[in-house]
Amino acid sequence: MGRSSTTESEDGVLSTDSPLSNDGDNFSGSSNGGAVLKKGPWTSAEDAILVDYVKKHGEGNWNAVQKHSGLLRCGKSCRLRWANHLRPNLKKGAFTSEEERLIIELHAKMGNKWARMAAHLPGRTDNEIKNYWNTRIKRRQRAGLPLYPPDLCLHPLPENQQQHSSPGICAGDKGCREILESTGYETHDLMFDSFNFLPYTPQFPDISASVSTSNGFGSPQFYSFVPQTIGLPKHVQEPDEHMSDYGGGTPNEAPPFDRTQTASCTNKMSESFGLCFPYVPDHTKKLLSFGVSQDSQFMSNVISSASKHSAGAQELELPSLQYQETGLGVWDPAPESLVSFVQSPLAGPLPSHCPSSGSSGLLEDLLYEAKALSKSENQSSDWAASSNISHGDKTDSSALQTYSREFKGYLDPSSPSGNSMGSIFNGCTPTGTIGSSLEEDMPVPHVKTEVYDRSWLLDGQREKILDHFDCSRPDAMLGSCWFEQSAASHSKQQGSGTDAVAARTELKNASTSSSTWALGSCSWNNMPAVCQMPDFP
DNA sequence: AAAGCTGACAACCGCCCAGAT
DNA sequence: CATCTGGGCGGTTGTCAGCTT
Repeated sequence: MGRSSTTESEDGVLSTDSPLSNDGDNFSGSSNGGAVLKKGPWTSAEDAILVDYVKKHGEGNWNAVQKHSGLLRCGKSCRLRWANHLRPNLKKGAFTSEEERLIIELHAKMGNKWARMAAHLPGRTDNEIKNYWNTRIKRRQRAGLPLYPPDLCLHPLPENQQQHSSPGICAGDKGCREILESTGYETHDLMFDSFNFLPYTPQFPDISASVSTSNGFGSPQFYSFVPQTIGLPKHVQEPDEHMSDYGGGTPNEAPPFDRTQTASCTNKMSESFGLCFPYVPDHTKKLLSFGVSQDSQFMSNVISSASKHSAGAQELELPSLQYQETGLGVWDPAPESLVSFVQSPLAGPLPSHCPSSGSSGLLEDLLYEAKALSKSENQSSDWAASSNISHGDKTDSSALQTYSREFKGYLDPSSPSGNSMGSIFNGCTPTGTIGSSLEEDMPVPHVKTEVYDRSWLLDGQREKILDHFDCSRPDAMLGSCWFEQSAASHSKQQGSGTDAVAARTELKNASTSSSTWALGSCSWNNMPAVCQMPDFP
């Protein structure tokens, strides 16, 4: 952008220094009815021919271009050339700041739907946006910045992109806003808010699948958790299809997923999150070292449950502050506290505070993240208060209640979804063989899930669930650890907080304001090996 | 100052999918 | 149902500019 391409001498369209005589350079293409179709850069002469053709015949029927104009280009090449370079009203040059922000917002909502994003950016092409985005990803990855700005506001999209009518929490009512503010869960709510109107469904099921079958939750790729859309095959991106399939389909049949694709998707997704980690291509090894055999009940539960229901999928979402909405409408490239939080798991070597035999990098990362969260909460003035949720005058209680109902459904073992969720939970209980490495055992996405789920809960529901929190369970320890991060870490630091029960009590008391509540609640459900962690740093 | 290196950008190709016929 | 066509997207490649040596 902002750079004139010399790859195509005709970039300026119809410059006179690129005669058709250049055509001979690129006749490496396929033949079409005896004529060899040219590939490679377009010349200005070719452009002129194409422009002339379109003027006469209009767009479409691109395969006829060659016949009618003698242009030795395939129809698709003509279409792309026209769409990306020759059609009028194309906006050339660098993206404006407004466009950049819009792209970020759109990507947060749509994922890699470049064409649809382009529809929101007049004069811009999908390819241009894609290139911009990919460049941005690389740049941000290098800079160690989160992919999405913390102040990103996921406004509901107009038109048919709102597949669900539920308004976003951005426009929520005051009551829920207060709850959310009190719980500090703005970002997660934002995530779900976006999900609610997203034209696609975050690919939780397949993420789960891919995680379970290819990378392992603890593989470095997952340190950054996963974004919702990147690189996933279309068949797993379509929300309706899968929501219905998983929710109303044959309950015992895990939907198919393309493991080869999801494997690559996993990496892409990880990469796309703007967090740096080494690429570990050996997915299979990760998978098999998950801690249980690949065909174990646990694994099948994880896979099938996560694949069947968005609830499972939600587990895979990022407990992200990257969706923070400040309401200022400005993407601060480096809000220090936020950046530190988002990147904390990756920012550097993580001290191993957890003596659990099964504990390794990922757990520590998670703990570190929770710790960082606690820190960040102190450092940042008040994300919740400045968040998307709170900056609006009102929060949509109906939407929140919907979430809550849905979540209750997931928790209800008698409900289909509850059963699914239960299977996930059960599958993650410490009954399974604990793997040798938590990095590989830890279903990170599960943590995410409940972060979001938690955000759905109203106070009463939260308490109810909290009451189910069995501190006698070894994994409850972890939960309390999570709690502790924001609610009782201080006591720990003061040398009085090693007692898990005490910590839990303290955490429970503080849970209404603890932003790590969800982490705690999810922990006992989803962190089998983690549960063995006797103490918390 | 020149050569080499690296990042950013532009553009194309191939695969895949959905809709139309 | 098969084929065709247009379209979407990921991946790759080529080029340039800036920086380093």
